[in-house]
Amino acid sequence: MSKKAYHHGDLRAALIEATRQLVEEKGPDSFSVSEACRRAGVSTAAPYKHFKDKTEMLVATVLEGMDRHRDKMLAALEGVPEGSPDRITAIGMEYIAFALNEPGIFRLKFGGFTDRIADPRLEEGGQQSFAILLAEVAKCLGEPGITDEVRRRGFLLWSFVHGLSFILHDKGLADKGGEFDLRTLLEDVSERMLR
Amino acid sequence: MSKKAYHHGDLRAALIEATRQLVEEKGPDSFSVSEACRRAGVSTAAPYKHFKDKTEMLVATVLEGMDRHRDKMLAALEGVPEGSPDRITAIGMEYIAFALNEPGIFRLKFGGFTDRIADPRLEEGGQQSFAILLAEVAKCLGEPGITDEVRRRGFLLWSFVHGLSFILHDKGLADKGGEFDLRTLLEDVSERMLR
DNA sequence: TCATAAAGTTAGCGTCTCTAACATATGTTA
DNA sequence: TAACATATGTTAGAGACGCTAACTTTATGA
Repeated sequence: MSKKAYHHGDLRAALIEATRQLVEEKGPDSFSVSEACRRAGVSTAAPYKHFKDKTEMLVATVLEGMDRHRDKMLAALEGVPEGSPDRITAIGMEYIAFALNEPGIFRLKFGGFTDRIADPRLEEGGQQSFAILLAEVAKCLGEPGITDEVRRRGFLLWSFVHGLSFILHDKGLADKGGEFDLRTLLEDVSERMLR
Repeated sequence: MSKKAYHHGDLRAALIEATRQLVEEKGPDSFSVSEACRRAGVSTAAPYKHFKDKTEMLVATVLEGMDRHRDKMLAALEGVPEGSPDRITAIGMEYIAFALNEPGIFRLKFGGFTDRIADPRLEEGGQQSFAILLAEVAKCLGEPGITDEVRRRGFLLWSFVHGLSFILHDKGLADKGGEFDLRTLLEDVSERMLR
């Protein structure tokens, strides 16, 4: 790494990181490519050697976040006994933790920004996370595999945790949610849904 | 109304309607004030006599949508017997119907666009809708009023329906949800949550 | 009636996305 | 190693957008 190289080294990764930071700081809607360039120390035309357009830059950033998200959910399962409903709760807690810790990325992914993109990699990532949940639901229900009933229950659980994540973002509603203990809520719902 | 009046008549309402249409057509993120002006047939400076800035224009449009939303939820309750859990289902169905019929407005409200606005009218509108649900939950549970337990159950139900609405937006996931009958899902969840 | 306020207009600044044309580094191959 | 091709940067600029300032036209009411 020379002190002032013409070439950056790994501008693509640097831009993704700058994008991630800015999306958290300013919010997904007021993110600008120019500002990411300033932060990465390159001209405003540089990104277009790595990304087709602004949207593709955001998608790449979301994908990177989803990878981290999935890894964390898997890590949260370690040490929790197989077949225990606690594993469902652990996944839910991690899901919500990500939504609260990285609200910008979360909204970028699910808030409708990348709606009309239909990037297959985005959907694939979501399916992978959903599959982790379904596997646990199957074990808890004692089902042999991913049956219709497993998908149904998983879908219900996911809807709940997903909605809860969104609601907890909103300040005024976070107050409402703040009345309750998160883990207790999740355990309650898991128990009701898996019964 | 003269054929070519210098003054519009009710530009504010016309801009809100144009905004509503464009948000549905192009999505909340690619909405532009300029285009709304073109559609309303005025210059691009005209809106600033009625709205402080672009955000206030979007907030006004969201507020108008929330009013319609609340009216529809109340209308959905008519004819359904008091104290019946069907009333909970009816509210949920209407909530989801609005989310699916007006996805642009729904995402504008809940997707994080108006996040840092903290307009008290926005929060008030949300509270009013939530209160409708809570009243029904109280009756179903046979509770005397809005007790802690009522708020807790209502919060769970709302989280679920809210998350379901978001998930049903996503094409790839709508397929997943499409496996199931919506009303049956809602009845199932209501029953589990109110038990 | 006529001053004033309300509600339009045009002109223009600064910012943003993205493209075109050019410059510089890297790597492959004769 | 020389030379060419490719990858990755740059500057310049077009066109859209948000918003403001200054001006014009209509409506209001003392």
